[in-house]
Order: sequence, then C-alpha cells, then structure tokens
Amino acid sequence: MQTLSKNQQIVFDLINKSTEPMKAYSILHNVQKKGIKAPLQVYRALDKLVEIGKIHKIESRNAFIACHNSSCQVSKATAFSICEICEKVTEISSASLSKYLTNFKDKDGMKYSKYNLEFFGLCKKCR
Amino acid sequence: MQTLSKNQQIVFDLINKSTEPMKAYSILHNVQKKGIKAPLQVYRALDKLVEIGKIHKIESRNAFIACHNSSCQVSKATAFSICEICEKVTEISSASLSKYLTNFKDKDGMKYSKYNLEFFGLCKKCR
DNA sequence: TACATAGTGTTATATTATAACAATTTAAAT
DNA sequence: ATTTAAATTGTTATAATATAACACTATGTA
Repeated sequence: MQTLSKNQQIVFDLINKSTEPMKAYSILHNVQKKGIKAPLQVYRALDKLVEIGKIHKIESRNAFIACHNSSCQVSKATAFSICEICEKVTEISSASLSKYLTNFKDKDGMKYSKYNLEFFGLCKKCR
Repeated sequence: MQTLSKNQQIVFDLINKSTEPMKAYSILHNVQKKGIKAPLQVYRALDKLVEIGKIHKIESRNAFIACHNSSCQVSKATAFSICEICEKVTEISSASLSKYLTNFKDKDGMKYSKYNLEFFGLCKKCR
C-alpha cells in the first residue's frame, strides 16, 4: 500500500467520497480551495492513481471512479455497468467474469495482459 | 442495408480503407478535398455511422474503425484487441465470447443490452 | 553528500467534441 | 404534383478534454 503524494491524496479523497464518476475539470473546480490550480495538476494525479489502481477511468464517459474491488488486479482487469439514463456506474466484481476474460484467447491463441469492459443498460431505478 | 448520405459515405469510405483506427481530425484533414470543411460535419457522420453499426469507436483511443464483423449486432456488442506498442486494433469475433457477455448477468441478475470490451497486450509483431 | 526519481507549479497550447442557427435535401403521405 | 416531416448539410463560434515544455522542489537511497 503505497503512500500518496499531497495532490494525489486530495484528488483521491474527492473521487473516493463521490457517489458518481467525476470528470477532470469537475475535480479541478472542487479542489481549487485546496490549492490545486491547474488542469495538469489534476491530470497528473489522475494518471498516477489509475496506474496504481486506486481509481479507474470510465473510458466511454471520460470520468473517474474509485476502485471498490479489493481483488482488482491493479486496474488490469476492469468491468463496469453503466446506466444509460441516470449514468450510474458500478464496478462489477464477478470472479467468473474476470476468470473468463483473463483466460480468453483469440483466434491466434493470443492472451491479453489487460482489459476493460463496459456494459450498458438501465439500472433498477430507471427501468 | 441503409444507403448513406454524401458525407456519411465520404467518411465511411475513408475509414473503411484505412488499416488503422482513425481520429476525427485526421479524418477531417483527409476529406477536406472532398468538400467537408468543418469538424461538425465529420462528427455528425461519425455519430450516424456508429449508430447504424458501420463503424465502431475505440473508446480508449478516441478513434474509429470500420466494422468487419458481419455478425456484429449493430454495435451493441463489440470487442477489440489493442496492441499497446504499435496501436494495431483488431475487432474480435468470437461466438463464445459474445455469447458469454450477451448472457452475462450481474449479482442482481441484471442483464445488459450492450457492451464494449477492449483487450490490451502486445500483438504478434511487437512481442 | 551526492545522485536519481518522483512530484509540483506554471503558462501556453493541442486535441476532442458540441451548441446554435439557417438552409437544403430526401422520403413518404396525401 | 404538393405538402409535410425528418434527416442532412453548412457555418461560426465555443466548450470540454488533455498534453507540451520548462523550472523548481521534495524524497528516498547509495
């Protein structure tokens, strides 16, 4: 468990307490009172947090959420469900899914070191 | 099989003959000689082409490739492999993979109407 | 101490994408 | 054929997302 730098901690705390994915400039607005003034400071913290698996990027939304999956392989194997109405995003932690995808081989027998999966649909509330 | 409008056809032809994913502004530069002058003209064509499943967006790369998977469910179920060195992207057409993911239910028994999966690794050439 | 590595602060700029409005084309339905 | 609705186009401006480049500071470690 690596210790975070000042900016990394500030950005992580904000994302971690958010109930929804946060976008970079929304993060910026929220941390300006903590002394982080420029986009690059946010992006650098985000890059590092993604790298060490504390947060994940939801690629289809350009937004970031904290990792709540303790067994997550340092952001090498991620899966999310996304509600197309309310935009609620949930990290999926299914052992069988991650096993299936981690072991998946393509036609040429090639295995991959990393994957990201995004499911779309309507959440319970929105159906 | 829907007929494409003029701009849609121009954009599709370009992407379709490209051997690699194309980014929106690269597309724009390439079609300016055909009379498409503004980003929005490109983005509108891209939106439509994605909607009808003729192309897919590689979300992690903000780039677009033609669909070469005849059985692809109109862009409702997409899977790609991405080489992290040469950035070669290939659409995966595996019946067992699409079956597994299409039928995947989360903890609450919820099924999803759509998914996008991106695998990362090194392609044959780059290993 | 010296050195390497990681992190910070700052300005400027690149890249990706959409808003808003007016006009035109297309397809279908009278 | 004429009307009508839907889709597409053209255009300018601007929003949103992300990185380059440079100087400096902090941290860990040999």
